[in-house]
Amino acid sequence: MGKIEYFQQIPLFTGLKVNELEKITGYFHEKEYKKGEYIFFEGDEEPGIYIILEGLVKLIKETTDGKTVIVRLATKGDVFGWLVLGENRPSSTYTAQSLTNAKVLHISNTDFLRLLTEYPALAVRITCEATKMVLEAYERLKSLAAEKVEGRIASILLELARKIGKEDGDKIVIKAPITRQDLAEMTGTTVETAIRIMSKWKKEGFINTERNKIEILDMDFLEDLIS
Amino acid sequence: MGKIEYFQQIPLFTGLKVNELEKITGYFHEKEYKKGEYIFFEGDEEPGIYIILEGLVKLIKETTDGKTVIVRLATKGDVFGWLVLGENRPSSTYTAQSLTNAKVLHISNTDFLRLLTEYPALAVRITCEATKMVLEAYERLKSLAAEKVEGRIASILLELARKIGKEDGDKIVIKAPITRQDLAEMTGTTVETAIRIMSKWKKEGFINTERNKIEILDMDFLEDLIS
DNA sequence: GGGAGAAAAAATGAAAGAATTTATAGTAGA
DNA sequence: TCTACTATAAATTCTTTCATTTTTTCTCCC
Repeated sequence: MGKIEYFQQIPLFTGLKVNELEKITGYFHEKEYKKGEYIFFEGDEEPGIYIILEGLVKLIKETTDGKTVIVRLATKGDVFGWLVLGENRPSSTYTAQSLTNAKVLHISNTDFLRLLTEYPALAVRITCEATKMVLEAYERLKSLAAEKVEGRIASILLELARKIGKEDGDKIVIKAPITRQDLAEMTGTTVETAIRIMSKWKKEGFINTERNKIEILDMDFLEDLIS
Repeated sequence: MGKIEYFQQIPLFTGLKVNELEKITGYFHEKEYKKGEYIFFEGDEEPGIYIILEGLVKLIKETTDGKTVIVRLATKGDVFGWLVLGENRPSSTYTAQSLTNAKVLHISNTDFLRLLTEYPALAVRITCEATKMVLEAYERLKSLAAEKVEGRIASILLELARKIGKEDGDKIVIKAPITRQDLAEMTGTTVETAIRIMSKWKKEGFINTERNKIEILDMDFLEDLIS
């Protein structure tokens, strides 16, 4: 597949003209990361901007006492990295770690800023992406603030289903190496609690779990758990 | 003060040239809201975009079982409203309610989209604003996920201090009608718990509270509470 | 302008409930 | 085999829930 066709499939670049895309592509560099590898760290200066072509990346923040919080799970087509442009906030406020082997496009902050002013359509698109991130974060805030652990885990499972789930008959298959630890770090609880809830639901037949896979057998059950 | 000078003070418009500003101002309309008044509701279609000139606005989400969560507190210079442009997400995902009497600038979605493509500098600025919202939301996510109630309330007090606090000798004065209920809705706890913690801290001399005012007497104490 | 009554906000205690902590053990990939 | 992940249980801690009281603010009326 040509580079242009490749780029056209990325949400951030929809609406851009082919001749614009041709000029833009040169600024991006493809990079690959192994499962578990870190892409950049909280505090890194100017990590640049990343677009996921393939794979799953978790964006995490750590507290001073060593707790880890996953603030976002970025998947194919998603944008992450340092987006505060023209601000004196020089360093990343989160760490990016690949959850699977991953392929990404990378661009430096300065190059991206240059593109932004040159291609207004791109600026509109990135605004749109940023807004989606805000609304998604607000949804998570609501879940964390208003729901008990079961509701929060149900929320996250449904979010995962929406983002990376594949329908297979009656069930939705989430094929990704997401551990109970990850679920706990997304929902603000402990591994033990995440394990207890997941295994209870498995026993009760609402979900099924295997290595690197979570199947949702009863969506309605999960939806009803959310207040 | 002329309209142009007025606009130049708004963060969203910094970096725009005077002749650009002159053209832009016409698209914005000034509106005023009384304390407690709703600006728009979750589900409203195309509420447009608002910039706060004066006052404090809370952005809230409600759960199906009636709980309210304050996802953001917007203050002077902040932008809020429907920002997903060119997307098929036609309605607001949160409610905006003024916490004080407020003065805002308003622009319709379509007008704003027009401005964006016409003035790339504005697009860069709005991207920047959106990113700040994301990072702020992630900070809150971390707090909600990793900290106990005391730490969460401490976090919010420090956030308020940073946003709207005024130094007065050793203390920081937060002059705003923020109730314990509001604090609870920002930190995902109950009024009773918020009241208990605030009055305990008051007794212990770390904070002082009066009608429409919270004073932080010991920043270090609050900072130490945050993990 | 002041006072009465209503409404809203703050305060507090006891009991119940939810989730964490701590501990221990089994399982499956690498 | 070793490490990371999953599993389960009991005790403890934190927070909520429910019930009641006090304090403050608002508003209407004289």
